[in-house]
Amino acid sequence: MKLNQKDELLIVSSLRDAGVRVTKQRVALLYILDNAKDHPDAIELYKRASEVEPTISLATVYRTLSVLIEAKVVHRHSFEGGGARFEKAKRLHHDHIVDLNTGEVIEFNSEIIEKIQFEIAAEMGYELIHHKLELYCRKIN
Amino acid sequence: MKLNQKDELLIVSSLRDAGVRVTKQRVALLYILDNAKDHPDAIELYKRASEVEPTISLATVYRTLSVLIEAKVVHRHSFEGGGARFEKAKRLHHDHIVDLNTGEVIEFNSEIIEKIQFEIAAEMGYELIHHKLELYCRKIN
DNA sequence: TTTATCTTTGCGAATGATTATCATTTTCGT
DNA sequence: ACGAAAATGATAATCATTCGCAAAGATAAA
Repeated sequence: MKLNQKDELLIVSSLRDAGVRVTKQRVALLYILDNAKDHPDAIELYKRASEVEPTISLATVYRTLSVLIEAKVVHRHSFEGGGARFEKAKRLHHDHIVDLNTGEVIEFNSEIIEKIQFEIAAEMGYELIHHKLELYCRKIN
Repeated sequence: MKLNQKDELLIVSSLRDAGVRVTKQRVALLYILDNAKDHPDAIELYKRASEVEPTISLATVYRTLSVLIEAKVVHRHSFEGGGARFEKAKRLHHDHIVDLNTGEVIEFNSEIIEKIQFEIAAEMGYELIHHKLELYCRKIN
């Protein structure tokens, strides 16, 4: 597998914007994250990134994830019953429904809940920095 | 440290109600959980329970926690930046504010948010089984 | 209460995820 | 292209959690 020049340029400037050095391993990993439609764990990301850039190691996957999380480019999740899973941050915030039967993760967002959260935090004397809302559900029917 | 007979009876019947066998290790651990005002991790629970019942081992702490979580008597949390933390389930559900400076965890609950969550899940074709809402905040002032 | 069965326990080893070490290679401003 | 600083792969180390097993304990029936 190989990524085209247009994708590469986009990823490189994302890294630059995030204020981190550009390496081929980081490009590969961020490319994989950017194109993932699911919420993979570190090993899965390692496998997928290895297809693009075989020189990447698992240690670098973890290190790069930390760097990108620090730069707010990536989010880490700890859904129930498994290890950490990752996704590229998107323009607008969203929360997650976790299907208890399949493990599938679906995104949603609610302006109203976001607003109430701010109010609750303020009432209790806190400034809300970020939050996590996870709905554990089963499909109806 | 030693627990009085009244406390002991209460804990024992909680365990019976939960449908699990009663052992002195389980009594000690549930007693500690019941009296904890914070959200301790497994090691901390092990330390505290050891004061009441020195024969308890860390393996049994983990095993008992699993049993009690299965029985819905205890909840497990994975707040950002640390291992699992535990608390005894209370009558009414609540969510958590995590103080990003101190790590302190404060409880709150919002009827409105709970209601909207149900609606969102339903809209997307899901039945809401349970949920987690974590607000990561900094104190104002 | 004695027995018989099934469960739980402590210990220590095993596992799985993540992080640290370190010598080497790479990035990037000059 | 040069050099300082940062990133990398390989592997060892760490940390939380689980497993395997022989011994001890809990429960229900007699």
